[in-house]
Amino acid sequence: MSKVNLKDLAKALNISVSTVSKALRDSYEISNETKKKVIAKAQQMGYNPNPYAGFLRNNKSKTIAILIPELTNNYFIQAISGAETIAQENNYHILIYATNDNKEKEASILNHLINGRVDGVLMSVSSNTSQYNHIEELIRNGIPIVFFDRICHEIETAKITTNDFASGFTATEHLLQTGCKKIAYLSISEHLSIDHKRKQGYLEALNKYDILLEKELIIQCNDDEKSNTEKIKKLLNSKNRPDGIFASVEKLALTTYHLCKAQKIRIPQDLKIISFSNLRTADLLNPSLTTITQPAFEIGKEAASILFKYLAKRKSLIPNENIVINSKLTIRDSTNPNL
Amino acid sequence: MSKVNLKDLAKALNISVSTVSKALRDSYEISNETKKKVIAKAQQMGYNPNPYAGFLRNNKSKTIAILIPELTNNYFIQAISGAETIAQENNYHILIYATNDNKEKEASILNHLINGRVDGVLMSVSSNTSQYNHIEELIRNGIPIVFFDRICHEIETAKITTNDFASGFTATEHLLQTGCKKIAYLSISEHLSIDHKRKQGYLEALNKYDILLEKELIIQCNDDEKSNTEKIKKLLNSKNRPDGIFASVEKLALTTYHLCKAQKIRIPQDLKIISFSNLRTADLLNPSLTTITQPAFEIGKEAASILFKYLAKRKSLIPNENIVINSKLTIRDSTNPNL
DNA sequence: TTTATTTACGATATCGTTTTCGTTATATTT
DNA sequence: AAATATAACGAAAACGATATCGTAAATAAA
Repeated sequence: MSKVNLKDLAKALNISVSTVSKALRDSYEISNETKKKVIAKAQQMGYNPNPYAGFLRNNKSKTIAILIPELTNNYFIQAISGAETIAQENNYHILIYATNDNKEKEASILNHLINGRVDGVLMSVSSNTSQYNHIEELIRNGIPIVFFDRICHEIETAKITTNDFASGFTATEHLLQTGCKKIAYLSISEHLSIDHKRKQGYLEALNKYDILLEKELIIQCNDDEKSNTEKIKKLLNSKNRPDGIFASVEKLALTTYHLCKAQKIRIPQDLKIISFSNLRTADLLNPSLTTITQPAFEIGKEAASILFKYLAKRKSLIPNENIVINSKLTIRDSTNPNL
Repeated sequence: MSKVNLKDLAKALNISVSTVSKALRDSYEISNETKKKVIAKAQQMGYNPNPYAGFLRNNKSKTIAILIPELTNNYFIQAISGAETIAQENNYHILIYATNDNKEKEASILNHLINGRVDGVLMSVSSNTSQYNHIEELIRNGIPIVFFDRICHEIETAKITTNDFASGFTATEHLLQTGCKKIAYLSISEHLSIDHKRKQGYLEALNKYDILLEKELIIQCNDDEKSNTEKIKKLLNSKNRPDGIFASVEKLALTTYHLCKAQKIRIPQDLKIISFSNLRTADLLNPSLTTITQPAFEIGKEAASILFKYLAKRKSLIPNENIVINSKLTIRDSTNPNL
C-alpha cells in the first residue's frame, strides 16, 4: 500500500521505468495508449513521486524560504500570507525562518540554504545587519533573493518597499497640521534603510514647516523592548516632552500607549500619536490609532511574484529593481485636535 | 567556487569519497588525522552538503510541516513561533501551509506531503473538516502528526489543547458574577471539538447558576466574515438582546466590538464581553477586553517537542495522549460591572 | 609462530527520478 | 526496393551522499 515507486509501477505494467517516468511527465515519446495505462495504474496503486529524488536530479526543489526578523508581527505575517497565496498558486512550498533580529542567526540560516535547499529566498533583513557577505554568497551560488520592506540597497536584485520617505513626510505633516509643535521620532534602527527614509521624511516635513530639529527628539530604539521602554519613558517624563510622536513601527507606538496609560498622559489631548502599523485593531484602541498602513499582503504577493517570474525563467540573477507600493494614511482619534 | 561535492573533496585530498563522507560525519572508522584534514579541506573549499541527496538516501528530511487554518491569526502565529523555536534548536526546518479553513485544500496539501516531503506534521484542522481519510492516510505512510488546538479526536496521536471546557465555564461564570443574566455564546464552528468543549463549559455554568438556556443565544458562526457580522448584528438588534457575550474566538469578539461601536452599544454598561483571545492589544482596546488567553507559544513548543521526540526515536506511531495547558483569565474593563 | 582482532580505509550498491542515447519496428520518401 | 524519417520504447548514466561490505596492514592473543 505504501511507498510505491516508479520501479513498482513499471513491474506491474511490464514496461520499463523510463517509459513510466516519461508517460507520467506526458512526454511526446510515449503513445497515448501507454500514457493512459500508466496513469491509471499509478492512480490505482497510489503512486506518489518521491520529491527528493526529483530535486536531486533537477537541482530544483519547488521550495522557497522566507526570512523575517520576527514572526509575531502583523506586518510580516500579512506579507507572508500574501507570499503564501502566490506560492500555492505556483505549487511552491515555503520554509519559514525567524532571525530574531540577530545577524549571526540570519547568516547561519542563509548558510543552511546555500546548498540548494531552496530555489529562492524572500527576505526582510534583521535590523542590525550591516555586512552582506552571506547574502552575496547566496546569490553567487545561484539562489536568487528578493527583498521586501527591510531591504539591502547594496545588493543588486528586486526590492519591494512602501513609499517610506513620502509616508514619513505625510505622517509628520499630519501631526503638524493637527497643531503639534514638538514632534518626536521613534526610530527602530539606525541600520535600516526604511527607518532612514522615514526619518528623512520626518526631517523634510519639519523643514518645510520651519521647525528647528531638536536632536533629543529622535529616539534611537532597537530590538530590546526594555531599553526602548526606558527611552520612551524618559522622553515622556522630560520637561521637554513632545506634543506629537511619530513611531516608525507599530510596537513602539504600542509601548507609548502603555506608558501613557500608566502615566495618565492623555492621547490626543496631551500627546498625539501616529505610527506605521498593520494592527487590525487600530480603530478599536483607546483612543483609536492614526496609522500609516503598508499594503503588507500586496507587498508579499509582489515579492513572491517577482521571484517566481525569474525562477520560471531559470534566471538566478534578478536585475536591480525598486518596486514601491504606497502606504495609506488613516486618520483616527490619536491625532484628533478636537478631543 | 560553487557546488563542491564529496567527489571534489575526495579528489583534492586524494582519498576516497566514502572516507570523506565518514570523516565529515565523524565516523569511528576514520582516524583523527584524516578527519582533521578532511574538515579543513571542506572548510577551505566551502563544501556544503546537498541536502536532497541525503534525504533521498536516508528517507529523512529534517523538515516538518505546519498546517493551520489561517496565518493572520494571533493564536496560530504565536503557536508557530513556539514551534519554530524548538525546530531551530533541533535543526529542523518548517514548511508552512494555510488551509484557509478549506477541507479540500487541507486534503490536497496533506497529499502533497504524503510522499515523504516532511518527516512529520503539526496541525490545527480546518473548521469544516469532518472526514479524516487524508489524515489517516498520512499516518499510514509513516508520517506522524501532532494536533494542537483544533484537534481530531478520531485520530490516535498526541494532541495539545488548552482546558477548553473549564475555560468556557470560567468565562461564563465570570460574566454571571458580573451581573449578566442573558449570555450569548458565539460559536466558530459546530465541527470543532474546541468549540464544543467551550460551549459545554458555557452550558455547565448556566446550569450551575440555574439559568435556562435560550437556544437563540447560541450564535453559530463560521469562516465567512460577512455572514458572521450579519448574525451578530441581528443578535444585537433583537429585542432579546443579551447583556453578556462569550466569544469562542478573538475575531468574533472584534466583530462585536465594531458593531457595538457603530450602533452605540456601550461596553460594558449595555453589554459585557469576554473572549478567547491572544490579542496583544487587549488591554489597549476601548474598552480593554477581558480575555481567556491560551498559552499559544507554549502550546506550539509542546507540540513540536513531542513530534521531535518521536522523530528522534524514529517512531512514526505516536501513542494517543491529551496534553492540556491551561489558559488564563485576565479581567479587564469589557466585563467591569462598575463602569 | 600462528591465529584473532582491531584500525583505517576503498569499492560499490543504493535511494527514486530524470534524461540522454540507443534500438527496434513501422511509415514515408525517392 | 532502397534509403530515410518517425514513433515508441528500453538501458543506463547521472544527481550526491550514505552505509554495507571487503580488505589490507598493524596489533594483540593463543
